[in-house]
Amino acid sequence: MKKRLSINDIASQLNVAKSTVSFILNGKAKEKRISNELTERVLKFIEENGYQPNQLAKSLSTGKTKMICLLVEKISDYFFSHIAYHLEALAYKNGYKIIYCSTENDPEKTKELINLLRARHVDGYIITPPNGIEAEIKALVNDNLPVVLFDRFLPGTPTDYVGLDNYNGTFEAVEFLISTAAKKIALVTLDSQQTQMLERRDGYLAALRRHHIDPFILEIPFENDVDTTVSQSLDFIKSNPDLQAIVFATNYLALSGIKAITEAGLHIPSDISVIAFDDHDVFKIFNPSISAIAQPLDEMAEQLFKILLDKLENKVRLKDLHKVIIQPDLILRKSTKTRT
Amino acid sequence: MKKRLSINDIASQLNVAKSTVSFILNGKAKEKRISNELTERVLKFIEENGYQPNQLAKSLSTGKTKMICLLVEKISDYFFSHIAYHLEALAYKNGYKIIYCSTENDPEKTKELINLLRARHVDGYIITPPNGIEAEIKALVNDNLPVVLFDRFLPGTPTDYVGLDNYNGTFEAVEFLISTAAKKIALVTLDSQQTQMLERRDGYLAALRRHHIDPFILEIPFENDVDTTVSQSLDFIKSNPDLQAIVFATNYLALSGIKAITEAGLHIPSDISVIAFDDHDVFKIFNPSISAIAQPLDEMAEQLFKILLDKLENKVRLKDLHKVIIQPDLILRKSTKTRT
DNA sequence: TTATTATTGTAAACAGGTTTGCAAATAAAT
DNA sequence: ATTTATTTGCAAACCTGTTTACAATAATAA
Repeated sequence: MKKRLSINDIASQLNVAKSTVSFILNGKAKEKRISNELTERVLKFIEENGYQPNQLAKSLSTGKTKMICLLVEKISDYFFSHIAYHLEALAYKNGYKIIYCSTENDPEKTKELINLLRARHVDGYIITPPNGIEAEIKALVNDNLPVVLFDRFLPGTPTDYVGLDNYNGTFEAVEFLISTAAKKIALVTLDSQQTQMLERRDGYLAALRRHHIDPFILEIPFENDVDTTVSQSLDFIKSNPDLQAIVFATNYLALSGIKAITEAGLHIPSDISVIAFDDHDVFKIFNPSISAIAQPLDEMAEQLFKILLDKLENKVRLKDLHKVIIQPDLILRKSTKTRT
Repeated sequence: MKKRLSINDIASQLNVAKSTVSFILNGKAKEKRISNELTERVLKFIEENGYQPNQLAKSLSTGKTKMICLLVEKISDYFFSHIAYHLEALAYKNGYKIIYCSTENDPEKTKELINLLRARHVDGYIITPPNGIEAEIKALVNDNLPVVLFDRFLPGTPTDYVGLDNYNGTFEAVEFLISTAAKKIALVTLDSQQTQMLERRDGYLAALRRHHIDPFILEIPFENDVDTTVSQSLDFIKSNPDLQAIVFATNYLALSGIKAITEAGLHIPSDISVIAFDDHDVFKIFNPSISAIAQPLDEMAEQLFKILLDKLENKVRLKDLHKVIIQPDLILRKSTKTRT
């Protein structure tokens, strides 16, 4: 209950100016030509009495909070929570703390969150942007605040960006399926206009086009609950009984889709092959195990953090934009099988 | 790039004292008997010029940061990321932001994190404590900082607490299995001394004892990777060929265990029944779907937040400790079946 | 007219750090 | 002995709010 020691307390107890204490604490004793003797005395006192500077005061005067925010669609999603995990490890090593917020993909909520975070003077922003917040992102960039978008970007709004080569992900997955002699290959995706979803669709279409195969696309509404998604997937499967393979554009679509496939009485992979975009722990466990287009989560987090940190520490000019496109890993498991 | 408006700017531009502006902004105009005319003038100016108070300065002077920290074992875990999601929704509604940190169950790291968070003056703490940080928790409580533990507690360290009735969870699961005529029922758990794990074990043991049935327990080392867990589970299953049911003490143990069961060539539920502690999205999707002892995530988050908020807003005395024990839901799916 | 009371708003201290510019004391140079 | 240079450290301003204690003016009462 006793108050924490402040720099003023130290100064007055040692009969020294607080500026002197501040210099010593920040390793500027030499530079400011404080005698070794005094430096020792102050350090010893601090050691004995356990001083920890008040970060708030520090932040107020330096303008740096050593906090970054992580604004994702939904923190409980597999992908985002794992990115969050890796980011935090990096932040920890570098003295940063992370505030997370879920945008729910709602531009209005996201705008408000950005404003609240600005009021708190977070040092940097890592964001999976919903469409419709272009102006706010531009404002951040304009005010020289480091912003890295990831997973998807905002066309026409240049920023730092880390993302997967989504196009290549579905392209190669489909190429693989075709190589297993599949001819009728569907894509189950979201009715989303976000870039990552469009890229995944484009990769799928391009691979089919290359082989003169017709596409079959099911678009699931973004707001669906699981049961609705399952039943829509089931309808789709039933009305396309000759489907030989399905590529799912997200891992949760795959989970619902697999349930639908099972309910349709079909067997994976003998009746139908399955590849999911975005790996998931349980894909290994499933019987049969599920092939996936994996996003290297740790690499993404590392790139994200590096880009941000370089700007936070002025190793790089704010105006220089960095875009990192990461190649996916096509992980083939038992849900895809050469058909004869 | 232009600096944000500060209360000083407003005051000088309107030729008014900053204290006056502060009173008006905080709705104390009446109380401080500022004339309606001046109040209007200031509010109009702010409306037009878009002022947002600097939270850092506010925090420094009020001592309140409107930040709470969420210290969990690992933010990417299904259980924790979902709790995080629900907590954030509540925090958002109440003007709080959440900093998350993963303890990795390492007491030393946790101690350091607590110190860092104290330096940042977070208003409240929500923690899943590793054993070994009793002193730090006591120090927090002693310094009148609101702390709510959850998922597990520290015996001998009284605090607010929200947890599941773990004992009852496994007890009822085992009772159910016995009612399906299972006689040889194993528990696969972690080699952990944390309270939630001990309670789950105790519930299992008590139910068996009540029916004079012998226990079979497999303890998986906490640090195991997935493959090792699968292979240890497989060994266990093979060396107990007459097992009729397994209760898994966590959902990840269940996932590995199910893989092991499959690899052993056994069929769920005809050969062996399965119940997992802690539900998981994919349990519905699995074929067969997996029965689970579900923790009501939203209810836990709500209780956690309520207890914390009541203290943050002084609706309740800091010294009065609140313990909430939530009843689990035994969700029976296809992985458990009456045997004949 | 003088004293009292309302009315309205302000100055200054405070929270706890950082940083700039200068002062005092001592040593060296002339 | 006086000037100059060097060493060492401090006072004060600043960051941006909140809050306490009081001041100035106008209105009312005696």
